[in-house]
Amino acid sequence: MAQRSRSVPRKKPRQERSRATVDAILEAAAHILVAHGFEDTTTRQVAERAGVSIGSLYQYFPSKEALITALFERQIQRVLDVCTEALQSQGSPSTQQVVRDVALGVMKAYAVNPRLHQVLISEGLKLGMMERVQSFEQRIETVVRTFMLHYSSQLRSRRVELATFVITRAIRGIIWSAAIERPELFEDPELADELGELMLGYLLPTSPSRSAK
Amino acid sequence: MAQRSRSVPRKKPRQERSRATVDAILEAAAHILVAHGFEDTTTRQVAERAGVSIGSLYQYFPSKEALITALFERQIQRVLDVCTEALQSQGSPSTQQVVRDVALGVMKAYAVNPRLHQVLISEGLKLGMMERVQSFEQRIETVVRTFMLHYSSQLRSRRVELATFVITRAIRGIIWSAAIERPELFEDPELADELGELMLGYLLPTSPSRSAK
Amino acid sequence: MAQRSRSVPRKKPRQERSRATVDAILEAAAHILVAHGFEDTTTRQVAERAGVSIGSLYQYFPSKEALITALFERQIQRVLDVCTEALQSQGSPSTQQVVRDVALGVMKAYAVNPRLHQVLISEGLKLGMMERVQSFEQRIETVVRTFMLHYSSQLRSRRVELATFVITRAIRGIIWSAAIERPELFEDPELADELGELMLGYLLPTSPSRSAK
Amino acid sequence: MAQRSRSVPRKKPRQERSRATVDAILEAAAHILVAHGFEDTTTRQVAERAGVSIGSLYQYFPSKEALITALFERQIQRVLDVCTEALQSQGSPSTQQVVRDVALGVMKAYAVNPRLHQVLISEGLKLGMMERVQSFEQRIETVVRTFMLHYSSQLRSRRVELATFVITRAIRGIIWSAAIERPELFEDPELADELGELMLGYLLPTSPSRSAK
DNA sequence: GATGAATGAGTTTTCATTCAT
DNA sequence: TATGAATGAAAACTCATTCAT
Repeated sequence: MAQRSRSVPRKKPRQERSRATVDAILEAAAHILVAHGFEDTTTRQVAERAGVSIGSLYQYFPSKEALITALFERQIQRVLDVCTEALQSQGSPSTQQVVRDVALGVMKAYAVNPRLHQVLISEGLKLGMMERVQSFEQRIETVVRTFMLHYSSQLRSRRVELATFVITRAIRGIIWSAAIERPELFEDPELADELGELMLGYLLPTSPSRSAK
Repeated sequence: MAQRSRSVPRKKPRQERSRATVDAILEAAAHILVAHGFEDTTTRQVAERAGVSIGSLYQYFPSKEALITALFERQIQRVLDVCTEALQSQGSPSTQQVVRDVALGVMKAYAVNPRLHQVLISEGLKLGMMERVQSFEQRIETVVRTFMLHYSSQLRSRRVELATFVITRAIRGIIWSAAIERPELFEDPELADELGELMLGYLLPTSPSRSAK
Repeated sequence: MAQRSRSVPRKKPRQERSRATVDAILEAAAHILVAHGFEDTTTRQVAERAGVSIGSLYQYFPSKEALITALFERQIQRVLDVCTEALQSQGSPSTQQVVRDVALGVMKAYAVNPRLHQVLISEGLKLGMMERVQSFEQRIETVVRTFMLHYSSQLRSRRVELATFVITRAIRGIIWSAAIERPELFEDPELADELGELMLGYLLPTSPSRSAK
Repeated sequence: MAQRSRSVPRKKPRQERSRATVDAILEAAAHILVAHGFEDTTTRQVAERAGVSIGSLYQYFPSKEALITALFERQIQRVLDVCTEALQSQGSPSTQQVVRDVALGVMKAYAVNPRLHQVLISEGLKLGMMERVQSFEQRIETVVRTFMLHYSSQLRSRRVELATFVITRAIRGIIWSAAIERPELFEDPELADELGELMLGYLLPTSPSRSAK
C-alpha cells in the first residue's frame, strides 16, 4: 500500500484503449497549454479536446499537476533525444564543423516545440519542480559540455562550465523568442548561420584583431 | 462619450496622494508578481500589501489587466532609460569598446528586475498584448540597432536587423536564465566578460582562422 | 413482473464461489466502514480489499446502499443471536442473577462490533431506513422485554416498555462511548460490574432508603 | 502575518451586517446538518438557506470544516452553560434531591439540540477533532464529577471517575435515542423520572436487598 | 473618495455506476 | 461471468469585481 505521490501517473495503462486515451490527453494538453498558458488551461478543456470525459482524465492523471509533469517528462525525453543524436559526431571534423555542430545541436534541441518547452519550464518552476527543471536543462548542458571537452584543445580556453551555460541559454533565448515573436525566422536558413557565427566567435581561439584589448 | 478601454487607467492621479497610492499599488503588484507569478497574484493581495482597500485599487485600475498593463509601461520606461543611457557613447571609442558597450548596455537593460520583465512579457502575451510586447522589445532593438548602424563600418557586415534580434535575445536569454537558475552569477564579473566575448566574436570582422570555412 | 427494489441483493448466490465472494465483500465493507466512516468508504476501495473487481461488486450489490443494507442485516442477525442466547436463562436464578443477566446480555449484544453498529445505525437513518433501524433495535428490545416480563414479579413495578427503552439505550450509550472514547474500558471487568449495578438499582424493588422521596 | 489555521474563522466580523451574515450561516448550517447529516450538507445549500452567496460563506468560514468547528464551539458553550447552571445547587438538599439534580442537569445538557450534538460529536471525531470532542465531553464530566465529589459521603463508594463516565454516557445514550427514535418521549414527564431512578439506584448506598449478592 | 461585505461564475477533483470486451 | 475503462453529476472552494455605506 505504497503511498503514491500526487505528481505521478495514477496507473499504467495496460490495454490498448488506455494507451490511446493517455496519448490523446497528453496531446490535447500540449496543444492547449501552448495556446492558452498553464492557468488558462482547464482540465475540462483538455478532456474535451482529447475527446474523453473528465473522469477519464483523472483516472490517468490524479491532478492537473500530474498531467503537466507527465507532459514534461515526454518533452524532456524528446529534447534530449534530439540533442544527443545531433551531437553524435563521428570522424574527425574540422574545428569549425565541431562548433557548428554544437550550435546546430542545441538549436535543434530547443526547437522541439519551443513554446511548450517554455511553458513547461516556467510552470515547472512554479510547481516546485525547480530540481526537475534544473536537472532537465543540466542534462542538455551535460551533453554539450561533454562534447566541448572532447574538442577542448581546439577551443579557446575558458571556464567550460560557464561557457556551456552561456551557450545553451543564449541559443535557448533566441529560439524561444523566435518561436514567439518571429516564427517566420524558423524558415530562414540565415538564422542557423547566425547561430553558428555566434558560437564560432565565442568558442574559437581569439583572433589577432581581438587579442589587443 | 467615448467608451473607455478596460485596459487603461481609469483616471490620472491629479493629486499627490493619488500618485502615492498608485505607486504603492504598482510596487506591491511588482513584488507579488515576482514572488508568486501572475495567476497566484490576487488583487486582494496587492491591495493589502499596498495598504489600501480593494475598492481603492479598483478606483485606480479598472481591472487586473489594467494593473498589469500599467506595470508593463513602467517597466518599459525603466528598461529603455537604462539601455539608452548606457548606449550614449561619446568620444571615439575603439571598436572593441563599442562592442563591449553594446553587450553591457543590453545586459544592463535586461537586468532591470529580470524576473518581473519575464513575467510581464509572458503575461503580456497571454493578455493579447502581443503588439505591446513586440513594440516594447522592438524599442530596445531600435536603440541597439541605431547604435550598431553608427559603427557599422567597423563591424562585420551582416543583416543588421537579424543581428540585432540575435544579440538582444541571446543576452536576454542568458540574463533571464541567470536570474532564475543561477542568481549567484550576477555577482560573478566573468559573466559580463563572457557576454562581451560572445558579442565581440559575433560582431567583429571575421578572424583569419575563421575565414577558411 | 415486480420491480426489484434497489436496496435488495440483485441475486442470491447459488454457488459456493458466489457465497465466498459476497462474504469477502461484506467483510471488506465492514472493515473499511469502521475504519473510514460511511462517506469515506468508496465502492472501489471495498472491491479492492475484497479482491474482486468493481464490476463484480455491482454484480452482487446493485448499489452502495444495497451493500450497506446487506451488512446491516448481517449485523442485526449477529447481535440478535448474541442477545437471545445470553438471555436463554434456565433454572430459577436469583433476582440479582436475572438482572445481571439482562445487563450482561444487552451489553454483549451491543458489544458485537459496536463501531460498525453505530455507523450502520447512523447511516441507516440517513438512508431513510428509519423503519429498519427501529425494527432492529425493537427486536433487541423485544428479547429484553420478554425476559423482563418473565421475571416481572421480582422487579420493581413500572412501565416495562419504557424501562426497556431506558435500559437498552443506556447500555448502548455506554458501550458505544467506551468503544470510541475509552476502548481500554473493554478490558476492565469493572465496567461490566458497573453496568450490573446500574441495572440492579434501576430494576430491583425500591430500597428503604429510597422510598422516602 | 501569522499563519491562520484552516479550521478557524477567517476574520472577525466588525460590522453589524457581517455579524448577521455569520449568524444566518451558522443557523442554516445547524438546521441542514441535523436534517441531512454532515456529508449531505453542502456548503451551497447552507449558503442558500442562509440567504447569502457561497462567496460570503467562504469569506467567514474558510472551509466546510471551519464552519462545523464554529458550530461546535457554539454548541459546546450552550450545553455547558445549561449543565453548569443546572448543577449550581444551593442550600442543603436531601441526598435524593442531589442525585435527581445530577440526573436532571446531565439530561438537560444533552437535551440541547441533541441531534445536532450527536452529529457534531460524530463528525468531530472524523475531522480529527478527537481532542476537542474529548475535552468537550470531559468538561461536562468535570462539572458532574465535581458535583458528585461534593456529596460523595452520601453516595455509594465507587470509582468516581468511572461512575461519571457511566452516568454521562448512559444519559446521553438515552437522550440521543429518544431524540431520534422516540421524540414524543421528550413530552413524557416519566422519562425524567426514570432517569432519576436510574441514577438513584446507581449512586445511592447499596440497599439491603442488594447487599446479598 | 475610501471601505470591505457581498457576489457568483468558473475551477479542480471525486466517486457511484455502467457497459464493452 | 468477470473485468476495469469510461462516464458525468456534483461538491468544495477561489477570486475578480461591484456597490451600499
